[in-house]
Amino acid sequence: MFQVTDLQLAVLRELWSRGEASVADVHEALQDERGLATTTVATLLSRLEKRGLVTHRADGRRHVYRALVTEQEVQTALLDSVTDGVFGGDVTALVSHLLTAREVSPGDLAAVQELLDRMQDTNADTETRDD
Amino acid sequence: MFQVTDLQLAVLRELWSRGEASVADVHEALQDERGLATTTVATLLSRLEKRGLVTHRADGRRHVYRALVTEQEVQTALLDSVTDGVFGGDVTALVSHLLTAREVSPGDLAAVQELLDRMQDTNADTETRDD
DNA sequence: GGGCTTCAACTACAGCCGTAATACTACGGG
DNA sequence: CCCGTAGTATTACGGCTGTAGTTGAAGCCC
Repeated sequence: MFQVTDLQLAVLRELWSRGEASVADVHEALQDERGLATTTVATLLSRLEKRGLVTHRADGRRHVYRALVTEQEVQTALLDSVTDGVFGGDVTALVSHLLTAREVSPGDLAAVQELLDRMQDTNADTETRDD
Repeated sequence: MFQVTDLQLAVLRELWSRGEASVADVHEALQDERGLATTTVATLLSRLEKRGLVTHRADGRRHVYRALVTEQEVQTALLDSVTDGVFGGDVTALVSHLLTAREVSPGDLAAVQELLDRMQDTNADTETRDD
């Protein structure tokens, strides 16, 4: 449902970062990396709208688009699909793969550690006073 | 390149777990969850072969397929695409999302913690005697 | 008001995917 | 030697995607 392709994602990112954007806005933003025609961008937005992922309001003759799905929702959808699809739902395996296959800076490690500390605290809390 | 769909993944998983498998094998394995025709499975395997993801040897008249990509490679490809595509390459953000959005058992947390410990040890090593 | 400009809507087309029917072929049994 | 059977190869088709041209309409400049 929230499964989106690379290109669709690029468009959505633009909407997320701007809040609202006209076809021309998105076109210009993607110009460098993609070099698409304006009509192509318009087509993409239309299709995303048909799928219910974005919507638009009219500003004079211009269409100003806005995402209907949040970045979090798409993150969750894609991440879940990878977790379940190729890691058999094993979160640990995924993290392990992630931390070993990519070069992870010590800073990253520290950040994850800190995150983990916070979660363990929360967990301990709920377990101590389990009401 | 290693971007694969859900269904293709199901087929690959079968090959990974069996090492080798005939069309009939894969067909039967997927029968329950998918209920595909045998020819459909054959088509899928042919297409995967055209893409270079699998290959086959002839066993009499039977084709016995074997994956040419490892599970790790596909894991890496999909995970990277999610990491870069929707988390801006931020590993920490991804892990954070993963650990908060999904229900993670204390066991999982512990496992990740342990993994992290090992990595930090390794890191400390290389940093201490940096030759 | 008529032409130029700017938008969006419609149309197009190739490629891949899911799905499968049909066609072809080799092999084993009688 | 012929037939059924088991298996592959070929063909089909609708849907989605990437990509964009063409058409149509609204507005602006003289």
